[in-house]
Amino acid sequence: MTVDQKPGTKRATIKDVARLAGVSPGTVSNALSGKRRVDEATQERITQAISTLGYVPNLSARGMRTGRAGTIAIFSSMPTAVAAGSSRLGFLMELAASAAITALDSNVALLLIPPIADPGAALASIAFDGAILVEPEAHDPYLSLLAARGVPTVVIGPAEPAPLALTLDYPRMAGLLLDHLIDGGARRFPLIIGQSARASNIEFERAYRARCAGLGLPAQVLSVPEADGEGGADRALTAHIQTHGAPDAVLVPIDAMATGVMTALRRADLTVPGQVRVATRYDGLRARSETPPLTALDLHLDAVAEMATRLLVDAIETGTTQAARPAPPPELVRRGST
Amino acid sequence: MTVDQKPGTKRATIKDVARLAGVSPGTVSNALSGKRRVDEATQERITQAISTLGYVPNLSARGMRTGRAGTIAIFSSMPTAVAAGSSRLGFLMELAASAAITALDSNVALLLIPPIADPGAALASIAFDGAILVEPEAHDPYLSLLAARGVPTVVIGPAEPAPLALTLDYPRMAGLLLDHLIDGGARRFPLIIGQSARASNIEFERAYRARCAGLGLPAQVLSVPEADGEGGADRALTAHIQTHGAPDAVLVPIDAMATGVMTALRRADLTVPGQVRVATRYDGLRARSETPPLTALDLHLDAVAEMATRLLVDAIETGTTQAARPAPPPELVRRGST
DNA sequence: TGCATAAATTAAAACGTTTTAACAGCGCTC
DNA sequence: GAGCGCTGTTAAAACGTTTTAATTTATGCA
Repeated sequence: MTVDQKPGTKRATIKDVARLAGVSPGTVSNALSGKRRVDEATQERITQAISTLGYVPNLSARGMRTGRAGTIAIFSSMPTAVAAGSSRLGFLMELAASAAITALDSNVALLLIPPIADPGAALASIAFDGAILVEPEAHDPYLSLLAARGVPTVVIGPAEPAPLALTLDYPRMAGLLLDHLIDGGARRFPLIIGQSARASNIEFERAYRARCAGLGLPAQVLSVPEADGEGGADRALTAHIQTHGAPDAVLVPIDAMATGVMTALRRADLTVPGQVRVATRYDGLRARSETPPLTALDLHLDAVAEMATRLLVDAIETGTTQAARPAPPPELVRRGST
Repeated sequence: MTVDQKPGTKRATIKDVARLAGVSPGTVSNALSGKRRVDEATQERITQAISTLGYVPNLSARGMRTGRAGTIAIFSSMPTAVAAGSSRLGFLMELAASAAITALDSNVALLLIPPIADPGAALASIAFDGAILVEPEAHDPYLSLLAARGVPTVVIGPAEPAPLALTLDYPRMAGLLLDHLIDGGARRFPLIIGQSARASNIEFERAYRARCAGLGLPAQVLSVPEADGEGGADRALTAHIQTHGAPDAVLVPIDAMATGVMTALRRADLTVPGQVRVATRYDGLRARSETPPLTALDLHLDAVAEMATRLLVDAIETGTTQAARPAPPPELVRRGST
């Protein structure tokens, strides 16, 4: 019978269990971990003792011996502005939910680390055996912090900056959305993108320019500081409309910026999808709760997170230091906005 | 200069730092924690040594000494079925995002624990100093597991079963939705609810019955096993319509079940909100991406999670064992479904 | 019966911190 | 010049495990 912890009482230790079972602490440890055989009868007395004492192993002590914290951490380096309001961290959270389930499957717990002002300071007081880093920038501060700390890190995003990666196919993402807009008749459509050196920004711009050049269309790239988020995109598009006139579509990969785009279009009295068609990348809360809902991509984030987590756990256990796997291919989700 | 961890090399310990700085380990510890004064010059040499060695404290060791893991955990006991698909754990994740930010503010990291098959086994290998438990049932297995473990636990939900709680005002939630439906003319509207002994189920049913009795309306309560989720609600409402005819509204607090309700109504060729009006409780992805979007409640989950987290951190630090705070009052969010 | 081998157990060391109690040095006061 | 209090530092103990090497007990075989 496991019993409630009395407030004043000290927790039972492995020694208490050993004493009660008439056995040495080492044997209790073995019984617990199953690392070495222990006699049937002894095993029985030990489990008995454990439950009468309500013994819970001290995991810090175990961790100190084994060198494992038993946790992995998931990080996003995206500024909070991009993820504020109701969709708060949607992209990260969707990954996190799936990663947490997968991790628990391997007896590892997931630490959720939202973007913070001073990553260095916070990291110093958090224990974890490995990290998942979501869409880092080219010279991402987290990446070097994690390297300095010496924990294996799986990047979800571009293959390039990290030895362990679950690679997202940015050209394909961009291709799907470009095809869809152009097939639907778009000829004058700006790309609104974040200003940081994130692969998603860079690759979308590259794909967009290549496609425009190929078709002889004008390439109109509005790059907005990510920290300005929704409002930044709103202002950028409003200014664009004033100088270039109304576009026939807008490609705006970052969902927070898509919200800003919709605001700008409403203000300019342009109807969606009648006069302007709009497409974004992440099919999250924002895309779906716009009116009309926005065409976006199904990135299969649950599968992505599961794969990344398995990759990481494997790297931690086996000491693998190099590995990259491709994410499942994205698919277009057609909605009212196109 | 912090330096990358060389793969083969052992991590530097506090002793290495001490030796390099010409000082004892105890002094390094004091310099690090600021618990005792250390001389200006010594301090300087120590920080110097730390950065040349790239020293990162071993947090398991620290934890063993201090008895703190430096983490708190957030749990939901809701079966996964209720939270499957795209809205995967939406309610929990919204709380988690805000809790993670608040926790990090106090130098504590948040462990995300999704519902799992064998909580007991998983819990045994996870270290945390306190827990947040979301809407437990009356005799929730997690609650007893956590009590047995002896960690302070803040319940988000009813005040009753736990000494530490952030209390949600279920009668008020139910009242807002009932008022809204009835004011809009609803007279024959079933309540579709989960079958478990969760406060949200019990209190909604109580409020609904009281209101119906007060107005002389028929009380029609369809209780569906939570694990059946979407499909369960669909079948329940379909059966109800066959025996009782079409309702003029449906109150369905659990969002997954609301999706099932919409499916059932579409199959029965009943228009929303024309013939039937629909309201749910949690204003998440499901509510918003229905067509039409569903009227729901703004529960101010970010504030709720922040308050719960502060309460918990405080309880851990001060040893408080009893405290309850009321959540901010919910507000109605009118949408197309009513 | 004796001996080698296997199986189960144990005692003790080790993991890397923090904390306690003791100590040295120094300037003050009486 | 003895005693006192303060400041900064240290040596050593303690935290609760796991693991290593040694030891005991049981088993099989000649």
